[in-house]
Amino acid sequence: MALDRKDLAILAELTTNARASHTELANKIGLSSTALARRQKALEDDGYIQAYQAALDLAQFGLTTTVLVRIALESQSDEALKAFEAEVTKCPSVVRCFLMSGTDDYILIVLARDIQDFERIHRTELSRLPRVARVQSSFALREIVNRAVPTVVFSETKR
Amino acid sequence: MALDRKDLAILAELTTNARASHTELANKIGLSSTALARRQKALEDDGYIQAYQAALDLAQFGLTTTVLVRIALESQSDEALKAFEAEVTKCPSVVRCFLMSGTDDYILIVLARDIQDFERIHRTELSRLPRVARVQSSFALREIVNRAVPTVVFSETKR
DNA sequence: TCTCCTTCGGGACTCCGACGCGCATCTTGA
DNA sequence: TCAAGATGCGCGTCGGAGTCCCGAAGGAGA
Repeated sequence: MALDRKDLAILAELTTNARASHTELANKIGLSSTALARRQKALEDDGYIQAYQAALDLAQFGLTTTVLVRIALESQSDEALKAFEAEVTKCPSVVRCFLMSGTDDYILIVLARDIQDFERIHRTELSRLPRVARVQSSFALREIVNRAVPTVVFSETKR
Repeated sequence: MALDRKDLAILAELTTNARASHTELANKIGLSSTALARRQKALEDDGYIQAYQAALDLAQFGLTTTVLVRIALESQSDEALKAFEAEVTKCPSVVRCFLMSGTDDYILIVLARDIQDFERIHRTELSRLPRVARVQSSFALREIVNRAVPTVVFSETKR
């Protein structure tokens, strides 16, 4: 299935206003509400839209500190990876975890209230992860870009 | 303002179903639709809920490759930082960018279709960034955790 | 202990708009 | 040129959202 620019406009708008009504969206895009409803349903059915979710302001919860954590394991055996991954999924402060190529095995993104809080997380969550050989943390001083969707998705000029 | 566990339940649910109606949510939480509407509006007004947004399945758009890019600048002068940041914001394939402590100045998360596509991005987007001294890329082989909100937010037991 | 007051929840009601359907029309692509 | 698919309009139904009011619970003060 190919998306034309109206589909992309719908996606772009829903990325901002997930609760927009059909009529509201239709006016912005330049379609009737009927046509828009059909397109939106198709986008959902075809899996382009995974879910509609509320974006929370994490700063309101005091989570203002982002930490990048590099982790190397003692062993790269399948069993070690599985054990590590099963546990890291349970860490409540971890929001992203990637298995990486290169020297570092895993990279985690951790959210903390402040540096002291990260010390607690390091102690209670990270240091308890199995098979870890080395943990190296870097603090984010500022966030310059934070997008859920790269803008390149909306700029593909088809039709 | 303090949130009780019903507020957290509302937030947790809206994080999954941003389009749930008041009655639908009220039934899940165990509230009347009136009480729920009041709470939800308060959460929006107080800024806990920033927006409602559609989550796109980026794999459907062919963006299956995540790359972590470390960038060091030639100089850490205020002018160099500003110039770099102004340009990196325009890069359409960059979804995250952090100013970091430590040896690396910036860390970027870039989404690409595949490795060949990343080569193109490297050439057309990254290498054109100003004042860059060194670029180092690591590929994510697999994504183990990807959460918009750390689970710790919903587990704070108050009231 | 009693009472007042504030706060929160719940029920009933109304109104408005969203949603979905059918059909005629138009556009697009083969 | 023709056919298939997409569009737009009109319509009716349904459900959501918002308002008002009342009652219950909890806290403060005398």
